[in-house]
Amino acid sequence: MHDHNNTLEWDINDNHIPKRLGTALGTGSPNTVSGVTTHDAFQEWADGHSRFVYRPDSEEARRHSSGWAMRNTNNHNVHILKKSCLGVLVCNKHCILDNGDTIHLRPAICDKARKKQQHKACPNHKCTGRLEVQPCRGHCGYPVTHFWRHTEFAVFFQAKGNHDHPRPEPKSSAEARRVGHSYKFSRGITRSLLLNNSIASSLQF
DNA sequence: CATACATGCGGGTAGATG
DNA sequence: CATCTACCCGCATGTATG
Repeated sequence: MHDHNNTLEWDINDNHIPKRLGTALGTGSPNTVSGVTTHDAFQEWADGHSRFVYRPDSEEARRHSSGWAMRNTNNHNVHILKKSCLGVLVCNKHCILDNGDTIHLRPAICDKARKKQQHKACPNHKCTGRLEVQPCRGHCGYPVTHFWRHTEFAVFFQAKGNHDHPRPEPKSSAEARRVGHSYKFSRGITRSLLLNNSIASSLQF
């Protein structure tokens, strides 16, 4: 994953980070303040120690969203929003699907909802395992963290750590699962559970 | 309207570090 | 003691859904 603004001097914790970006200057000329020359396209799966600068009108950036299951964490700093990774829901038997894929569901952000997810039967019909959370330990043994900071002309993002677990299913399918109570499927896997997933792509609906 | 959940806020605690 | 990080918890709001 490229980090177009990774050569900048700014850090999310700096007292002064670049405030003027791109056309926000109103000059029409490339902005060179602190080396920031472009806005990045939203990175759904940002990983590693990366930094991005998003457009303030980016819906994804405004929602501080991520493909990873990130939960808000209190850093007692009203200027910087911090989130930490919840890891991924996996089968405690680490079963392998016919197509060679594994179970890697999206943990609920809500603590209560996440507790309910655990110990549920593995959605793989051919498996008798249970779901469990594989915690993220990608940042010195602790969960990977994301930091978000808004300025008048940009949304600054910074990540710390490398995820040491599979990507959870994307939000869209996680939401689809909540709705449909169609769990176990004939193929041995939940249909709505795996929509938009690589597993789903190997199954025929 | 009730329920479930995503998301943000912030009080408070605990351990590590300087 | 100050600071930082991780984390627990409740509260509030917004959205989707039955």
